Amino acid sequence: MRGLDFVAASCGHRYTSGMCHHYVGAKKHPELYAGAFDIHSTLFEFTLPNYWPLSKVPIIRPNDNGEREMVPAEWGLLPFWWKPTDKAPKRSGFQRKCFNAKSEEVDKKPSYREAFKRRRCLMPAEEFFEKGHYFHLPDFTPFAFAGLWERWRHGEETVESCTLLTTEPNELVKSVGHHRMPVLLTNEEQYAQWLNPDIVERKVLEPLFLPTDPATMEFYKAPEK
DNA sequence: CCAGACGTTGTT
DNA sequence: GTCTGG
DNA sequence: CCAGACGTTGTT
DNA sequence: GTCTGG
Repeated sequence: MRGLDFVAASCGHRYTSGMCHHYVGAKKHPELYAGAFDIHSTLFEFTLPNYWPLSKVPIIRPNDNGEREMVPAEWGLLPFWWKPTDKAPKRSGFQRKCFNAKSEEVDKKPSYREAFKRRRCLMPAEEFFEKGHYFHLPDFTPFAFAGLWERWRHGEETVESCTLLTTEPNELVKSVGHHRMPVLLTNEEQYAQWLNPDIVERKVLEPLFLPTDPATMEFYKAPEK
């Protein structure tokens, strides 16, 4: 059994669910990420290859020297201003509603607009899941979701979290009956533009949000449980 | 003013 | 205990 | 995966 | 933190 078949067979998902809420990272080949994303310091220790909302996932962001670093973050963005209340005492309740961000409005939403200006990141992946199908690039080449990250502090506790942008589906994703898809970045030029701190206007970054050319993607049906 | 929201996709 | 929404 | 829900009638 | 609906 090939590694990816094992991943697909072992993940226990439900096939009716929607949203961009399940993807596959690398379990045994972080060096692929380092090569594909030009990482200068790799601090992250990989855990499971399957990620769902609230999983710890690797993100790539510029550090203070402008070099890219890979660090862990919780998938589900927690804004810096979030506070617990009697009605919503746990941050996980908020975070599990913030694992996708609409690219069309990401610069306007209170939860995302500050991170959009100054805290963009890459979320490395090899496959993403929609409607019972895994989508990937030829040879499972690593790519990145366009992501945002945030830092939340409360007393002694610090939480770093992230979210991924969504856009219209291309024909391939439409063909399985889904109405949105993640924004995919697939080459160094796109990575560099997305992480460029001098760009803060959504309009300038908008070309990155176009649905990926379906001719450059492949997919397969997840095995029945 | 002040309490309450601040989110997404898909489905009803 | 089991299902499901995120 | 895993946190959170899981129920009804009647009243506000 | 900031905006909006009441």
